[in-house]
Amino acid sequence: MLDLAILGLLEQGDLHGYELRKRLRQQVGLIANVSFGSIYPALARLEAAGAVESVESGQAATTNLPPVPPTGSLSGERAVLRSRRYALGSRGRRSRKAYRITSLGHQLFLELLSGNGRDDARSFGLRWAFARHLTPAARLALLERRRAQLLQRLSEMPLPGGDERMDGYARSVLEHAAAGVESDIRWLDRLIEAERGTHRASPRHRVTRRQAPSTARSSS
Amino acid sequence: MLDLAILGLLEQGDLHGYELRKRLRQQVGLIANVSFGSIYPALARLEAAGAVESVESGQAATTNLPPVPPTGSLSGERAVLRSRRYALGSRGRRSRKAYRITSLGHQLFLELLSGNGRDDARSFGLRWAFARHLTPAARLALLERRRAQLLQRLSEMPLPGGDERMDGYARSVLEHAAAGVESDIRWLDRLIEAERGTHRASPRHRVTRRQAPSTARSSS
DNA sequence: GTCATCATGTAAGCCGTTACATGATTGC
DNA sequence: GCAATCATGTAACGGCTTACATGATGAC
Repeated sequence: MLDLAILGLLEQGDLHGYELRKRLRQQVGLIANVSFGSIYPALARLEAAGAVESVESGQAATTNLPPVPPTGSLSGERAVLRSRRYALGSRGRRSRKAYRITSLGHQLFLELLSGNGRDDARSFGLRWAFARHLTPAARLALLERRRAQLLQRLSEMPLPGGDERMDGYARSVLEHAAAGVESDIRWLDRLIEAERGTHRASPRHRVTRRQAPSTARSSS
Repeated sequence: MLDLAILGLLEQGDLHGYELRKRLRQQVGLIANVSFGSIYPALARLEAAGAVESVESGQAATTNLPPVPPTGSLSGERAVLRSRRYALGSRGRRSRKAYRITSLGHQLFLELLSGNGRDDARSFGLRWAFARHLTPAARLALLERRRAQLLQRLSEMPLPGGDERMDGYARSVLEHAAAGVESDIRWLDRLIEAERGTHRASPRHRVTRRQAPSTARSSS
């Protein structure tokens, strides 16, 4: 899941770990608060797998610099070298390794995006956030897969009235949970409709409309 | 979190692991699908900690049975012993260890219920499902603590319009997530109102009235 | 000169999962 | 006799967190 998010962000430009985390909270609400303890190992793993490669951050113009002339002052020379190291991009501040996605990484990204990973709310949300990278057909498939799962889940949820041992508190939790799932399904329905709308511009002999009206189970 | 759920269910009667799992899915929707690989170790841990003790399931009337008379048929005797073992509760079927909550366990339960554990949606939902074990004041505190957290979270969520790099897909995820949090807050508000309502009915020096109303929320 | 921010990383632990191993009971 | 259900457990792994270690830069 983190991998998907990282690759997705790297799709829009090279980033180093620290910045990556900021983007994660600014752009991908679902994943906010991932810790560095997750990000850096993830980047290392992705690099080892060949999905990303580390690049010199900044503009990387380490080349063509005159050698430091010996001045007799050791500390002076050290200062020059140091300022140089920071001034040009080669490695700003403290190392600061930026990563670039490779074509293999792009491939992996697309797999994670439409493949069969976990599917909880976060995974779906994350995928949908990057949905622009999918074909219209894949987008619809994603939405409908998710919808089917939620419908399934809803049908498996215990009914608030089903068990005598439950009191009002336990029931209210179940009701609210069910209401949440129903709300998610309605959201998906709106997204599906919207997708079909932009799709229909190029019609399809308007077939496959496989599914039902809206809510299937009108609460209790 | 699992510990809380287990102790909560054991509060209403002794159970063995297998049955515990069924109850978990029937009564506690949030925790549905916990695997045995979690439940049994959890029970063992709780037993080691003295929070639960294993009891003979069934009515445990192993006593006062006449010794098996020697019939000369070994297999016959074995059959008698076996049927005995199954017939009376001592250990039905295959071992089947039932667990009973201890007073120490009860104490632990109350701590987990109002103490500072994790607080995500599941933890809160679980706690609220067992809210009848709390005093009215503790219930209100729980609700208000949760409300404050959600409000905080809402304020920290990225605005869908905040970042130029986001497209419609990313935005729709953020919007839906925010709407979900808002919906949760409204739910809490209704619960708070309901709690205050029943509170006010019995003024407040006749205190300890720990018991629940019935539904605490009239569906949506 | 010290504090906030930027920046990278490691180690330990939590809380769960899946997969595996075992075996009895009931019903067809 | 065979499958489904009841029942208990272990082992390995997954994915994330917290806490720790380290260090540079800029601002006050």
